[in-house]
Amino acid sequence: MQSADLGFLLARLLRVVIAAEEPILERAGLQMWDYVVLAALGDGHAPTQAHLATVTGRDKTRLIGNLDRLEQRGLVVRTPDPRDRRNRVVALTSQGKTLLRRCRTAIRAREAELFGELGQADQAAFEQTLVHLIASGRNLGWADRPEG
Amino acid sequence: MQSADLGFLLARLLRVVIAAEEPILERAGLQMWDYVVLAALGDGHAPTQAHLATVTGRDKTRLIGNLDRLEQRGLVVRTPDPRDRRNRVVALTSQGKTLLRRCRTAIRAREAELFGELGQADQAAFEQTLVHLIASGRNLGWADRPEG
DNA sequence: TATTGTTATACTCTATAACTATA
DNA sequence: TATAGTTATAGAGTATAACAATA
Repeated sequence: MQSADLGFLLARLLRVVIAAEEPILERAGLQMWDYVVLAALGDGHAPTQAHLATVTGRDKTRLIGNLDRLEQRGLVVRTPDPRDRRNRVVALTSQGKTLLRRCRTAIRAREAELFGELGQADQAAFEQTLVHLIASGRNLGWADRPEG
Repeated sequence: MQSADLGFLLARLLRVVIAAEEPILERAGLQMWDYVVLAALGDGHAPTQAHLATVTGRDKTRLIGNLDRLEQRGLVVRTPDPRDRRNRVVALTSQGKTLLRRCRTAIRAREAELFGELGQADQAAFEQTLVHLIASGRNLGWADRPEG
């Protein structure tokens, strides 16, 4: 696959990144999506599970299994919103925050390793382009539907 | 998910690209992996199916279904290698070449749309970085294992 | 005996729709 | 009636191992 199709390159690099990061998550006893959920909660709690599903790009029914597992380990808590008891607010516990920080640090180190000689400036530029393209896709109406 | 984790950004952009290209493939009656296989054969035929599996990043047993479908539509042919009749050489037919060219043109147009104002130079630089990072990952021994 | 391609099997994941509780 | 979260079920996809043909 030495073709320059963007999709091929992205898929292939993603496989590399997953292969690089999976051992870190496995040591932490986390599945890939567990970490995605944890990281999404890193910036602040989620007002509803539906919102969390949208933000992470995960299907709302499949999110439940991740939350069950994370809650059982004491990494997140689900509390009914007093103002609308149908909603459940999801938040990190301090344990969850600690584990997230540990994983994130290790993952960032791996990413830096991958960029290697390119250095931080190039890495920042690359990630900025990624963000730009994601936004561009949204503007063009190419939906970013939930996926497993 | 406004975190800057590389994996998140890649996964999200990949979903955008897939959403953008799926309609093109669907019109051509191709599944995603059918196109991957077709494209991999675009540069030249594959000496063995195992080789084709490695190049595309597809599991060798799951590749078979794609080849069956493509062969039945007359897009590829499998011929036993006379020098080692266990191997089957896979090659595009002229029909296959035509369909590949049509799809690829449409997909490249979509990609250009996505880059938009960034222009060809930035697109080329971005893709070059992708290629670089994939190579870097391989050098670091982060296997690019087959995946569905 | 080892290898290529293929098939068969059980297992996991995914999509859909029903269900519960709140509103 | 409508919505958030949950559960259940059927279908699709995946991993593993056995198999046939060839070396």
